[in-house]
Amino acid sequence: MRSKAGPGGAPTFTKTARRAQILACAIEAIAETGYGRASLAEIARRAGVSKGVVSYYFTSKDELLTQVVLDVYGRAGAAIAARTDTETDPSAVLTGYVEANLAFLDEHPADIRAVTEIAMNLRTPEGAPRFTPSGADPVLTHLEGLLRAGQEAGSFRDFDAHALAILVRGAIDTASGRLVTDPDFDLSTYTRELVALVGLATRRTP
Amino acid sequence: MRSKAGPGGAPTFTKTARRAQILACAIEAIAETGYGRASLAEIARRAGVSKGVVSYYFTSKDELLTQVVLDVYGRAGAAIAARTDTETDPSAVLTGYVEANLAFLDEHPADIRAVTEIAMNLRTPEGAPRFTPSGADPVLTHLEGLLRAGQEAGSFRDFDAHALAILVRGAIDTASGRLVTDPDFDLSTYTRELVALVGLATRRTP
Amino acid sequence: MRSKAGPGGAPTFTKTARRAQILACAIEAIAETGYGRASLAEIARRAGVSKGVVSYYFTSKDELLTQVVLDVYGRAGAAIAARTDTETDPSAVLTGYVEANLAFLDEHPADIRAVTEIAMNLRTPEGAPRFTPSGADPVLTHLEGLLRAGQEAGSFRDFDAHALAILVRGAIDTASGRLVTDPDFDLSTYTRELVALVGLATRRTP
Amino acid sequence: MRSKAGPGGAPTFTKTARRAQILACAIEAIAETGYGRASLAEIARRAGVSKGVVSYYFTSKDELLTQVVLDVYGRAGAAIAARTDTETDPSAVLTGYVEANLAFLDEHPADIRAVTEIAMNLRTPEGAPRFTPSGADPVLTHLEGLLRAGQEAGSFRDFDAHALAILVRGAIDTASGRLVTDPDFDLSTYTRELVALVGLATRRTP
DNA sequence: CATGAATGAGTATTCATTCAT
DNA sequence: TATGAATGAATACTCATTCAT
Repeated sequence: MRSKAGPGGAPTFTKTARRAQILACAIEAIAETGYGRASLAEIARRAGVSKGVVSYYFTSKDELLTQVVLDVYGRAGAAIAARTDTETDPSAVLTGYVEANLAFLDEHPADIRAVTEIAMNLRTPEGAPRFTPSGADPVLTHLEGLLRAGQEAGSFRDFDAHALAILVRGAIDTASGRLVTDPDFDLSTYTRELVALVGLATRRTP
Repeated sequence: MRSKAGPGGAPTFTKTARRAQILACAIEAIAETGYGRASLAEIARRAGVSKGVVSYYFTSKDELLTQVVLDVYGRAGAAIAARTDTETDPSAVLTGYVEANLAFLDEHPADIRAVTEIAMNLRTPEGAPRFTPSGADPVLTHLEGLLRAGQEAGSFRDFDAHALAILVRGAIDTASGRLVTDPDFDLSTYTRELVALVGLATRRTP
Repeated sequence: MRSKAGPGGAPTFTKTARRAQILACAIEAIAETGYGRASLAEIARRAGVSKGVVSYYFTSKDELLTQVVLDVYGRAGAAIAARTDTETDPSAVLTGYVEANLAFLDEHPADIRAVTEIAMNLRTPEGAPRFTPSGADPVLTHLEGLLRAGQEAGSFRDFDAHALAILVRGAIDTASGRLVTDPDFDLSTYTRELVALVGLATRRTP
Repeated sequence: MRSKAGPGGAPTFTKTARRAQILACAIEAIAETGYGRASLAEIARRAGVSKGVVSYYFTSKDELLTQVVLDVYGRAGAAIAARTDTETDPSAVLTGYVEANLAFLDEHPADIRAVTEIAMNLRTPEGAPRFTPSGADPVLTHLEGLLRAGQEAGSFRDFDAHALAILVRGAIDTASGRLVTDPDFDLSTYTRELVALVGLATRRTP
């Protein structure tokens, strides 16, 4: 018997499905009730299983929440890559990046909400934030790279890539909150304005 | 009839000072340890008083956190108004608004962090968010008003004021997180880029 | 949907036994230490379990205490019914009622004490008493019905049934307190006197 | 300075008045909100003074509640004595006793309610009840004495005086609860029935 | 694999009491 | 005398985690 270590060995289909189901319910719980109220009991209830099952598939709540973040990041990254990989022109890549990001928010608002809450609240046992949007933040670094690539290709004007990357990420991230709470928020208009603005910001002035 | 608990009647100097001290410690605790770990015990510990004192000055944790938000909003609004009230030209008002906002972030990053966390986490007993950045969000409405005023004065081009207001707010709000966690973040550069971008976004194309 | 906390679904034997055990310990604690000192910690201590167990089987202290009242009322009512259902003559029914009541007090003094304390102290969150011996008090209404039935059958004289019911209940209820605290109190003598008095009070004067 | 010992020396008029006022407010608070909610803060609030004042005039809450009981007992005893001292015939004394008791309940329901709650809840630091209606209960002993006096004078029949005293006290005490909570309760009818019953219970059968 | 009973640390809150002013 | 600020213990309740079945 090897029950001590939880689901080890090669991941079976059932195992993977259970994990995915629990991750989905955790996202739903956090998005709907907030970080503080998303207890393991609440997550288990939404999954229709007992608390023990959650503990069985994830060694701790910390690990569960970490997996939520990695899961969402992975799916978001894939969706964005699928959109930008087909483009070569720096401007088109950038437009694709913004559009793919906002489209992902539109299609997965709960995922974004959950990740945001986890990033703000999850801490190490010592109290330090586990997910810090630091200088090494891969999401930001990626966008910054796109901007620099455009500059190096001579397509973009001279601006501070780090600052503009932060600015654009902020404009993207804020949209997720709006989508959930602001009934007057129109994502297509917002996307159009942001794309236009990014165009103005990067375009070489004639 | 006197108030049941806590300091009633005319606020004395001591009373006001204690409340301010506790508010400051609550902000510090939330900014440093996150919403979930900012217990009344932690706040009291930072203030160097017993838990009872916090309960004595604030009838509940809910009230304490609400006061934190009102306090920070009040101070931020005053700082921004002091900067924008001296300007008349729409472009100058807008630039002043952005600069005053970012300056406030620079000078009070913990306040912003605390307010953001409270807004995301504080709930009514029924589970609904207490501070929702809804369509009626006064902060956003104010900025939207500045943009519309510039359009009506003929100084700004034709854009979606609601969308641009959200975009600029997002660009401002994201800076607070960066300030705390990103060592490479240079606020003056960021301010310059954001001001430039807002200029490009609102300027009538020649 | 499963219940959020505590044992849901079909009550198993273990589950029922634990609940019964905790109810018994709650009764014991209230009867011995009084309502004010009967904390969940004290009840758990007497049950030999941790505080969490009590919260696991009863969603709140309010529910636990309510169950205590319903439990005791149920058992007392059953005991009394078992004694009175075999009688048909109004006088014999009434005598049986009094005797069964006092016998229950004799056998379960702690239950009565606990119920009395809960009835006097348990309040709704708004401050109103949860168990009020109002005009609609089923215990009293039952006795009043027995008295009226005897009058309508022509066995009893003309008296105020409501007033006499209250009087007899008062005489019964006071005995429980005496049983616990008065070493000179002899229940069999008391029963004899009360039965005699009820006889005198209801008998048609010749 | 002798502030350590509270109000010592000869009781001035002011002191006596303050104590009486606080006692009255304590009674009011307990009667209206119940024992558990009658905090010193609540009592002080009703008296329009600060908590410190209550602590100044009564060394502890325990002492305050004890004084409430003694105060009410004293006033009730005086009212009953005033009524029974004018009678000499045992039957008339007994009738006067019952009537004076019920009249006091009618005129001072809050006092009775408060005393009842205190008697049930107030404990010594060791957990033992402070006011126990024991065999030596002076109130009961007094009534028992009246009954025995009637028997020794040959006016009353042969009954168990202790048991009947308990029974009558129970019938009296239950009326206070009814007065407060039962809108259908008619005290004059109840008094008539109880007096009649006591007559039947003590009368020598012809 | 799955359950759910049990634990124990942690939460906000209330309150009698003390004490400097 | 009187105030009210401060304390610290006690309360009910929540929840991540463990474990026998």
